[in-house]
Amino acid sequence: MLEILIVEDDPDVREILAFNIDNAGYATIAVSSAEEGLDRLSSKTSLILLDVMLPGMSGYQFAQKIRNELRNNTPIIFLTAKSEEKDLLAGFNAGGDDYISKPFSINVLLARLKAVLKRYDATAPTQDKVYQYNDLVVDVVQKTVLLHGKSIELSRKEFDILTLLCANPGTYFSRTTIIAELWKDAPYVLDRTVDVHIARIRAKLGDCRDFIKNRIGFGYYIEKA
Amino acid sequence: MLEILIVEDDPDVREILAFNIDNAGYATIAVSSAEEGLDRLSSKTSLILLDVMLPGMSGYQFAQKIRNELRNNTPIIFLTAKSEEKDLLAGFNAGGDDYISKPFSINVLLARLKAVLKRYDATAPTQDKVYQYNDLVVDVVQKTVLLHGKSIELSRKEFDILTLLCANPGTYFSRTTIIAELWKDAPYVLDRTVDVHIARIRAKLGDCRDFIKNRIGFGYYIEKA
DNA sequence: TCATCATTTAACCAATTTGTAACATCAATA
DNA sequence: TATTGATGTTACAAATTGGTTAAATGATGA
Repeated sequence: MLEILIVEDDPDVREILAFNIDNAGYATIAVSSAEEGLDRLSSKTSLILLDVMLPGMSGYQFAQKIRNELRNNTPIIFLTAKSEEKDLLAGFNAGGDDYISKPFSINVLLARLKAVLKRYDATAPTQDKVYQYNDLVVDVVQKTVLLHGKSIELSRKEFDILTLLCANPGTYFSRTTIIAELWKDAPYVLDRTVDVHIARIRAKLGDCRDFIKNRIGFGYYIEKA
Repeated sequence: MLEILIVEDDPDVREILAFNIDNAGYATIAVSSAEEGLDRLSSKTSLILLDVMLPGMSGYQFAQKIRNELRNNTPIIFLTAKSEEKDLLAGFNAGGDDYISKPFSINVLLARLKAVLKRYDATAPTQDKVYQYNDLVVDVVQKTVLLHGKSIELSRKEFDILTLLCANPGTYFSRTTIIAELWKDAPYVLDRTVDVHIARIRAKLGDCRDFIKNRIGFGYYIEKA
């Protein structure tokens, strides 16, 4: 059964959504904040219904986070109260996303939901979000790294680098490429900075340090499954 | 050569962009309005640099139009003056798009441009570039060479030379040409350096050493399929 | 503010790759 | 076949790359 994650702070709206979507034959997880949404996001999530106006982390920030950091491609339907945002959002349908302005009828929402799921299913090859190597498990969605069943703590940059490599197994990443992808605001740091981060990740990976490989002259990479 | 379409109404900014991007080795088409941009958009356009604040049709509307109506997937880098819009835009990177806030340094822009083009190229319908000769397989994308099913390790230069020859079977490559193509940063090495690399590649190719042929006075080449 | 952690730079070493030179071989042809 | 220039091979030197550690810088939160 397809699982829909609902992120909406208004309890009334949230309940109506959950009830109706549930009724339509989907599994639902309804949360009230983006932070909670990140927690409940999993590889089973088929679609996210996302309110753009949320306390704390906004819906946009949430979307940014899962697209950029988690490299998660789960389609999103934005719920927006402002009709002016229509233009803005509509420009980005490419990724399979959609928007819908409040107030909306449940039937319209369900129709839209069905359409997005269909489109997504047809196009996107579901990419794995969990990577394994020996007794190492990298869960890009949950943002956890388990070594021999025990969680290990990576810093932000460390996690970003590991995620980038994991999301593209078998692809070589030169230091320059890694910097261009991950240091968007400051792409002028020295190449060697990457090495140091890699070294620290490897140290934390312990006996699984070979998870991150390097081919001299080509770059860092992770073996294809 | 990759063609970049620049849509920016400020003539100063437009000229600076065009000049620098041109200098960086791209072909540029610079226009001052979205309408004009639509006119100049072609199948040759590799990337669009798009100001979001435009007179007439806004950058967003432009993006919407080419995504939805024209079903055009050319990656877009949005130029935005408002840093608040950063979050908003960043949520939609899925399609290969990116954003950059003014003011920005040209170097940052160029780095980002390069990254987007690369990412886009990587996601594009990967027609595997694989060359075969007897029991030898050269995979230009994965950067691997299989001899009798077993992987052999080529160094970077070795692989680059082999790829150059593979990509143009039947064409003779003089030492000078090979150096001009592959030693972009240091095109002053001796001709004979190429010979040594060829010798080393051949040694690794074992009984398939004849894959790389030489016609005396013409250069190295690989037989046409 | 200080203390702490993350990030970046710098410096050193080892391993590998790359470039050069010298010598050996081959192919064309006088 | 002898000569000559182009190509193939080998050994060594130079340059580059990658791994590591320590110190400097920057960010964050009590």
